[in-house]
Amino acid sequence: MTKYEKKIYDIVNASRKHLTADQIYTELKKEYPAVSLATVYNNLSKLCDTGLIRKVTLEDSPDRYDRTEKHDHLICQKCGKLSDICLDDLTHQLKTQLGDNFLSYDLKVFYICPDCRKRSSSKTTV
Amino acid sequence: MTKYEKKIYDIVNASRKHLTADQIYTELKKEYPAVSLATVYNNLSKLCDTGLIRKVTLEDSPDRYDRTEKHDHLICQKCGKLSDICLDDLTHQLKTQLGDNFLSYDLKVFYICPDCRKRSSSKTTV
DNA sequence: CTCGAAATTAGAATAATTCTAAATATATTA
DNA sequence: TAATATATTTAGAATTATTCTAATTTCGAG
Repeated sequence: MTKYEKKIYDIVNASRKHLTADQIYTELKKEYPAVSLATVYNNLSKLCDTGLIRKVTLEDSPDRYDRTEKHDHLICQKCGKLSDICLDDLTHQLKTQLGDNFLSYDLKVFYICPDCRKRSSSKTTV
Repeated sequence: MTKYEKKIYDIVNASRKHLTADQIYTELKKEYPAVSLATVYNNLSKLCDTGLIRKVTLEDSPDRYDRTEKHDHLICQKCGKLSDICLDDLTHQLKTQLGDNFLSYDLKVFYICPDCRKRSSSKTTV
C-alpha cells in the first residue's frame, strides 16, 4: 500500500459522510498539497477492486465512497441527504434463491428526512 | 401526453431490456426520424417525475429506464448483464422502521450469471 | 386565422471520470 | 552505490452522459 492509498483508505473509513472523489481530494491535499485528482481516482478504484472500500452510485450526484462494513443506505428524496440504516440481512433469502452465484446486494431506501418533513409541514414546498 | 411522450412510454414498457436513453432514441427514430436526443431526455425525465417509468442508475453504464411494476434487479458482476428478479417485499419492514416517511426502496442483487459461470468453469478467467 | 404556451430542436456547455504519456519514486540486484 | 526495472503519480487532454440555451415549431383556445 502506498502512502496515498493508505491515507485515502483512512479518510474514507474515518468519515461517516460518504465522500465524493473531489471531497477526498480536498482532504488529501491538506496533507499532500501536490497530489493530483487522477491519483485519487486511481487509488479509489484500486481500493474498490480489492474490496477495501465500496463505491455508492447515486442519481444526480457524483459517486461516493464508503467503508465496507455491512449497512444499507437511506436517501432523502427531497434534499438528497444520504445516511446509514441497519436492516435485517437479506443474504439468507438471496442465497436460497441464487445459490453460490449470489455475491452481494445493494439496498437503497428512499424516504423524507426529518428536516424536510419539518420544512414541508410548516410551509408549502417551493 | 404528446406523441413522443406516449411513444417513449410504450417503448420502455414494451421492452424487458432496460434501455438506455440512446437506445430509446434509436428506436424512436425508426418512427420519427427527425426527433432529437434532447426530446428523449426531456420526456424520460418527465415520465420519471410523474412516476410512469423509473430510472435505473448503474455503475459504469449510462442510466437505464424501466417499467414501474414492482420488481428488483439482478446484475452480473462479470459481464454487467441486468435482469429482473422477484423477491419478498421489504415494504413492511421498512414501514415499521421508518413510518410514514418511508417512500420506496431500490434493491440491486449482484451475482454471476449462468453464462459467465459456465465460461469461468470451462477455462480460467482472463 | 392569430396569439400564446408548450414542446421540440440543434448544438453548445457541463461535469464526472478515464486515458495518455511523461516524469518521478521505489525496489531489485549486481 | 550504480544501474536497471517496475510501479506510481502527474497534468492535462479526451470522453461521455446529460443538461442547458435559445431559436423554432406545433397546436389548442379564442
